[in-house]
Amino acid sequence: MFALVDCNNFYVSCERVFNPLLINKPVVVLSNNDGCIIARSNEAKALNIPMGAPFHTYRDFINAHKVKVYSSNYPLYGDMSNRVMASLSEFNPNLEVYSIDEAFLKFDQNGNTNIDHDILRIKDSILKWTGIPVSIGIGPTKTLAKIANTLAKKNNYHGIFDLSSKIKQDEILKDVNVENIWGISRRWGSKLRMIGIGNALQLRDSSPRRIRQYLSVVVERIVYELRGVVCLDINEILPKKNIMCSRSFANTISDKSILRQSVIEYAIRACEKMRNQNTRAQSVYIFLKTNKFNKGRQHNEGIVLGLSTPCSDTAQILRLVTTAVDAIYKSGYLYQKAGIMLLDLIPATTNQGDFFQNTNSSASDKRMHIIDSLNKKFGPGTISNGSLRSRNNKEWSGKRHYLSPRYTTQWDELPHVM
DNA sequence: TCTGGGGTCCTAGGACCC
DNA sequence: TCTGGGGTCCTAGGACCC
Repeated sequence: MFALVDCNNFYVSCERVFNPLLINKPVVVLSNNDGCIIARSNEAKALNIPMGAPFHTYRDFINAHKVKVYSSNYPLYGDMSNRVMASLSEFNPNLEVYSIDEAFLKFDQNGNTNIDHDILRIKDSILKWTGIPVSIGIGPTKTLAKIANTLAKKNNYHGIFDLSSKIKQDEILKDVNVENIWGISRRWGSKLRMIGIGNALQLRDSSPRRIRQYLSVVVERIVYELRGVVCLDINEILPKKNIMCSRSFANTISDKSILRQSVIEYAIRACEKMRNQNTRAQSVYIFLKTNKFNKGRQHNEGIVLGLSTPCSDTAQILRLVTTAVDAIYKSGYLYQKAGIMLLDLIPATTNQGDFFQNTNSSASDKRMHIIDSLNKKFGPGTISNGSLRSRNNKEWSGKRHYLSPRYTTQWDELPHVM
């Protein structure tokens, strides 16, 4: 059996843990740069505020209904997520962290284990230990557990729904629209409707082979999963193959050196993430974009630069940033976003040498390790690269007008050091 | 005025190998 | 008229997810 544990309105719940006055009030959380509405409390959902709506189109409505607004606070949400996941793993180490607010658990059934009893205990403990309410769906496959989870969220089920019985599946699946099945979005949903498949029961009972020919092997697997045949197992957590860091700016930027500074900052962050999962990049992609919503002249360009040997050294990556920005920047454009992607990451332990030069990376590894540990211990940015200037007056950092404190990861109050 | 930021997997086609 | 039969690797593009 699989269980999908999903934190309810996760970002809103994180804010509520540290500000109980928000409980029972309509609350929304915005994306980076205060752009879109990406999390809503049940009260906000009841006001029909849609997911992903641009904030500015709802500002008046939100004021009129006294909806509380928060900028996204990823240090807080990330830390709370770690707490939830660590708590879950105490109950069942066989877990897959699927996203910041979701995890699959796999239960081996040996005779008389009572999953429902365990699940109730998990749900209550997570709330008690972390303050985060969760909903849990149970099913014989991940796809069915996902469907069970959406039912668990409905009021009359109190946060737990068990879809393991065949009878229940028959009864429930006919009321699940195809495009609400995990892995089927609007495009495939409308294609399925064109051949008379509108709900999960109809998809389950269709011919897997026909579905494969009509759409793809991905959807064929969903057919089997709906039948209770496991095609998608728990994935062990593998290192990311690509790591991206990019942001929209608060205001457009046309100055090359400021653009370069923004990419340098993103590159430093991306390199930290890369080393944190113990990998090295083989190439990098750097891009600049103008605002696609504006009528003005557009320039979107990116460049891939290869590294002669796999690299996890920030300084070396930063040299590529300068080269890349020089290559793709065009004066006279109002850039709105920039970013970097570290590509083809491989484990740091596989040490591919360069035939033509000495590539002993141990000195660099030691240096990076010391920098990372200092930043971990004393707070982000304690040690940074000299090429990153004006850390305090960042013309590019996005808007965050409604930011809550970093309740769980604040560094300012640490005992004096150095 | 304002419109997020990450990821994964699959397929088809081309280039290459013997 | 006929012009082999296997393979692998890489990339771009298109889907999907949260």
